[in-house]
Amino acid sequence: MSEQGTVTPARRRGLADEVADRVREAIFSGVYAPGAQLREVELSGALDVSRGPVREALLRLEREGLVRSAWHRGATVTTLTSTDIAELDSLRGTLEHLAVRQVIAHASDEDIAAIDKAADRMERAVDGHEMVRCDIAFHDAVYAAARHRRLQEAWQAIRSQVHLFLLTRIGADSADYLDHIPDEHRSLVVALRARDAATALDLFATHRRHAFDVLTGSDDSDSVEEPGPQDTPSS
Amino acid sequence: MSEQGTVTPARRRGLADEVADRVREAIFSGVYAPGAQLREVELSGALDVSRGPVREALLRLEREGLVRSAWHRGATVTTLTSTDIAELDSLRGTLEHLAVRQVIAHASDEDIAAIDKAADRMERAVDGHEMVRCDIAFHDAVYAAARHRRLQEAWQAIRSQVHLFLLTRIGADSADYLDHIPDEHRSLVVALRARDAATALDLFATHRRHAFDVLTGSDDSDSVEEPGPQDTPSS
DNA sequence: GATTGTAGTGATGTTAACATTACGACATGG
DNA sequence: CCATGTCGTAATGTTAACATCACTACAATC
Repeated sequence: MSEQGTVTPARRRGLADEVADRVREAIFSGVYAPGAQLREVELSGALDVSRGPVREALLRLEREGLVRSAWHRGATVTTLTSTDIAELDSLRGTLEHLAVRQVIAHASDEDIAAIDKAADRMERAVDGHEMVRCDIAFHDAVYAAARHRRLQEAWQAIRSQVHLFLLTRIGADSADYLDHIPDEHRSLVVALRARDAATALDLFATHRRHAFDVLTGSDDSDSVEEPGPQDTPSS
Repeated sequence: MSEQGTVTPARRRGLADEVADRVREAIFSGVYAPGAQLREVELSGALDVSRGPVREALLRLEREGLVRSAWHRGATVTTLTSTDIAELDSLRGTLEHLAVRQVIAHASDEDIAAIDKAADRMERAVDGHEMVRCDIAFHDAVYAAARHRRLQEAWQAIRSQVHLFLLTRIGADSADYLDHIPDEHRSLVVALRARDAATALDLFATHRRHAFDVLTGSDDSDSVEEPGPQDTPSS
């Protein structure tokens, strides 16, 4: 975030980006529940813009997997089934595997410091929603440190869905989440800083497994070896 | 392609999809070289549609990584640098790794038969461009057999770029490409059908390495062990 | 003479009106 | 009473005109 010496390219964003951000935040805030319809006229009226930018924003949210749309049937907020969550888990596992290797191989010390800062912010989180935001921000930092544009884009394609997934998690057990998660990320940073690939990969895997288990019901958070999330029950 | 018993949902596509297909094909045909500008008015005039669908199509192509666009600066055809190719190789390696495991675990016999058919079509390819199309189609079939929506989407996000990459390859050595590649895919199908994970993963890795080596210059196509493409020289 | 200010131009961004489509309600016929 | 056909409505798809922006060339100033 706060780089020193280098100036940000100072890009100017269009209305579509703004609209996409607002709608995304509205979804995460619960204004639009999963399965709800996102009508173009309604959004354009509420945000006081024309339907063009709204259309473009919806297309962008579709790219993020936050929204599904069909021909002449409009856009609806994505509803995550159990197979969806399994897909997210396995794909995220594969992407993170590459990301961690990249970080250990090529990341600068500043990059890892940025990850550390993201982990710091988690401890100041009071609210469940805020904790989720910090969690996502942490992984954002990891992918940023990987210095791999396409990998980062692949992460952004599921990022919002993971956000949605974590949001349902805090409904299940917010107390446990708020307590244990910060420490978990701390150890991730330690492994990353030590450039210990094996340990880091292992920790990231168990980290994902914790989140995954809460929603699937199996509550034995220990007794985890190294099977990874590499499998998806087919439809 | 030709499923029996099940009927296709009979979707109706919009103009934007049509435009995206045309422009994509035009890029692959060399009408628009890498780095060329894609002007909205020019395209809308040539295809006899308004700028709306063109805009939407360009957004779609940007999602596929075939096009890059900046604010008020329009869209240009992506130019692949060496680091881009390295990124594509590593990300594709990771995705294919998951795909192969998924196929071996969950694919039906019909799915593998479809992959087999795709491999068949390669032997009838006479032209370099056609061979590339078959090559891509083969991998499409593999990802389809994986039965993993988000994995398939992640592949589609780099699919066109890989296509572009393979296109530059046939410029380097079309003869060798046309001869050896079909056999290579044959053995991939055999390993998949036998559900032999280790062999399949190995073969897919060397398959990627062949394509990668031709463009990077190192011409020792043998002496390949199992280092995988798991690394990217950072920028 | 190099730098800075300033229009011109050609593109993209945005808007509002028009066309087309899908879905549901209702009526009609078997 | 169920099935089929028709119509209305409310949304999306498409279009063309308008507004804004970035780049270039040129001129004025120091």
